[in-house]
Amino acid sequence: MGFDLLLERLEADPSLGLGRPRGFEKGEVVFRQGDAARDVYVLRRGLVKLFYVTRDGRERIKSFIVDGGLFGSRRSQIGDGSSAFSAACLEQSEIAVVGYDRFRDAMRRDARLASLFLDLSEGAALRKEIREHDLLCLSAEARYRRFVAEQEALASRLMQIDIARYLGVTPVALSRIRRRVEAERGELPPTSLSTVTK
Amino acid sequence: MGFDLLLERLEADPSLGLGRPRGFEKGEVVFRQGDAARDVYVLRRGLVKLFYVTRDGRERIKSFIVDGGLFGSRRSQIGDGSSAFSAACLEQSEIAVVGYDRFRDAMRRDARLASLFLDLSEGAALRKEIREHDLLCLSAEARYRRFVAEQEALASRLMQIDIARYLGVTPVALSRIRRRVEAERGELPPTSLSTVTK
DNA sequence: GCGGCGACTTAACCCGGGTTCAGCCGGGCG
DNA sequence: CGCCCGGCTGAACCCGGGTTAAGTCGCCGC
Repeated sequence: MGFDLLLERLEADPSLGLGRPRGFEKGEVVFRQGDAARDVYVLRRGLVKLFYVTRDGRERIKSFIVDGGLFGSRRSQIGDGSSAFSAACLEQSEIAVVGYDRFRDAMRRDARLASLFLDLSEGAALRKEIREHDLLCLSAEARYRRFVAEQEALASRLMQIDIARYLGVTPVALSRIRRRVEAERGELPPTSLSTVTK
Repeated sequence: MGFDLLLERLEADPSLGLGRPRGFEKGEVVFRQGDAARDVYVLRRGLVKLFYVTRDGRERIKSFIVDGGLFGSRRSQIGDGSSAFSAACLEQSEIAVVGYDRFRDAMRRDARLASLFLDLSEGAALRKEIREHDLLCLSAEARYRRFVAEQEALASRLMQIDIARYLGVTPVALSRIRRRVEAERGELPPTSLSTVTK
């Protein structure tokens, strides 16, 4: 997808001052729920989570951003209100930061960049739509199955507790779900093609 | 918000052929899950629901569109795939339809229209974000309280079964939730300002 | 090596919501 | 008027996930 192209454009523009990503330690917070986070963040390397902390102190993960991803708080950027969620690094990461105003200026000057950004926004909107659908229509177990099936690489980089927070259940519940899923895998005559199983 | 303006622009453009909204009966389906729904729908009057039917036959409501709203399947429009959800009228309604291609052309010709549309999309994205947050962080009861508190007018136009489908619970569960909520209202010394209560 | 810590698991118990079925009510129609 | 039908409510029972608490394991630092 067009993300590399967008990155290229961003780097090519000297006024953005992109290119000197800041290093973040594992666990370090990028911005905090309630902050005015009017920046665009480019994750050059690493893994970050965007998450809410509920009134009663629970953590719920909105989404994960993997190497090469773009993130920021849309609400903060456009309404210049405060962000509804926090961002924190799950692995040691490198993140380049661009002020939103400069970013907008760059888009105004460079129609190609603007169009790339719009495509990316479309993509994000579609993913959000899918997420909403899953939360509304699927059980926790079904969400787990789907998550590991479709995001295998990501799932293996995560701690279970964060997968649980993403699915919207407690780690204890996730442990139970996994047992159920594994058990089923076990008692099934291994994929019906017993010998050939990759 | 800028919706009236957008409507005005749409109507002013003769090439769109807007203005002759089609009437829909209560219960009538506008487009169906799985259809290629590459149109933009303008709800002049009435009430429609956008909803999924899950594999096991349950109905889950994604969102309601009220008089003056705009809707369509983004996924169908851009990827020209099939819509993931259906749209049906909850009241007798009048809906004007514009082909997406014509709509895009109009946006290209009219920068103001494009900008209005983007604002609307932003608004929709923010609402979707809130919805995702609620589904992820709130219990069914909390979602119900919030829904009636913030969308009183809408809630009163809906049947309970559709509110239930929107919240993601069965009508039976919603009935119980309502009982709990009402009960609480009852035993509270009426809003602490007993006599003045509106 | 040992103690401590954090992630994960297991088990017991509780509770909210699902399921099923019965009853109630109001509106439409013969 | 009487019937039916669909929406809502109530009650009884079940099940999935939350809660709490104990136990295992691997890792790290002393």
